[in-house]
Amino acid sequence: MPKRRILPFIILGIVSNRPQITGREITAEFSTEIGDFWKASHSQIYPELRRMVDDQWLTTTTSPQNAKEKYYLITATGQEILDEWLGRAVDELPIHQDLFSLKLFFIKDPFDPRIRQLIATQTALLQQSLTHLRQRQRTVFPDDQAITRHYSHYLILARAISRTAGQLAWLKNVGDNLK
Amino acid sequence: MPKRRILPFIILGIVSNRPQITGREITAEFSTEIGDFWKASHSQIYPELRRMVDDQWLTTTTSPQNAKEKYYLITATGQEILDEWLGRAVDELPIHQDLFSLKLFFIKDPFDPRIRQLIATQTALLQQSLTHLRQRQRTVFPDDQAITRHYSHYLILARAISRTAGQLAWLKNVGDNLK
DNA sequence: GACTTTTATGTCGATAACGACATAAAATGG
DNA sequence: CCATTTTATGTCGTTATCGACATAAAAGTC
Repeated sequence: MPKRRILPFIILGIVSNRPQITGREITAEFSTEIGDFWKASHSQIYPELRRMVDDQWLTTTTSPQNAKEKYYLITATGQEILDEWLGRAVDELPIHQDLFSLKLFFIKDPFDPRIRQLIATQTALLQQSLTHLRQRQRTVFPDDQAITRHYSHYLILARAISRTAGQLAWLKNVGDNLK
Repeated sequence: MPKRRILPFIILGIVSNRPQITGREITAEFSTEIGDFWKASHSQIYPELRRMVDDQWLTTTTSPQNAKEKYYLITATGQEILDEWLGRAVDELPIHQDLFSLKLFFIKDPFDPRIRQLIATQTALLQQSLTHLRQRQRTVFPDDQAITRHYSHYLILARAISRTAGQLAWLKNVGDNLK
């Protein structure tokens, strides 16, 4: 059996929270909200949507204004499946496919200049990511009311920020020690 | 084009550091040292080893004691390719395929009991992982000399510990707030 | 020394992933 | 209003992944 299927459940979650969403908008979610936790391209999403309609997890209607746009809605069956999935315990930690650590691991000489280069690049990437995350936090949660209304979303965004900031601080510490 | 190929480079790194390693031992590395940063099963590794021998990245010899065991060595070509790969900049952060965050994200009600259940499970997993990592740190780096000899390895292990501890602290904080 | 279990390697089938390519409707622009 | 560009959806080919199955040598057992 191949890897466990996750994508259809994520799509269920997206459609459940935003009825009448289009395929294009679902794809866009993976570049913004969901993007920090999962990636998917439109060439995965469109065939998946088709399968999910076939399986009666979703229904679809065509836009009256735009003949090629399709709106998706979750069915009762789909909602059941989503609820069951959300309630199922997560039984393993995510595997970090971390090229940075991997390359560091293979460079045995502590004075190899490539170490400092790797750290510099990684620091830049993390800094960029942190800026982006903080920007989003300001945009999505401008006040306490917004936090209360989407508390879970707030939690995971705060967690991502905390994690990224932690890694940055740690990298800085290492970089300073190498000087 | 499908996803970028990483596995052969990891294998190059492993064989480079441990000449005369067997396929079984390479597989074992993914359950211990490398396991925190990459996963691969033997059914990926053996065909890959074959390809790499065909491509002259590795050479292989058969054990005199055990007819079915094969020893692998990196070739000059393989070493060049490995060095080039190690020097190449990592241009993107790892995507965290994080089911925990994903499920949280889809549960909008802050009082949904599944939130606390998710947090409890995640805490247990992280705690288990942290214990394991600290155990490894004690085993692999019993003294400063060991740290100096494999400084990079020490770095990434320390980083994993720091990250895991950070996430745990953060989860505990959230859990306390929900009470 | 025949039998069973374990070890090390190898193979296969189903499907996930993803970039490249394709298409037709809608929007744009002169 | 015709030509061009953009948008939204869809398709395809190649490769990655991984559990299940297979096999033959080695080790263990009585």
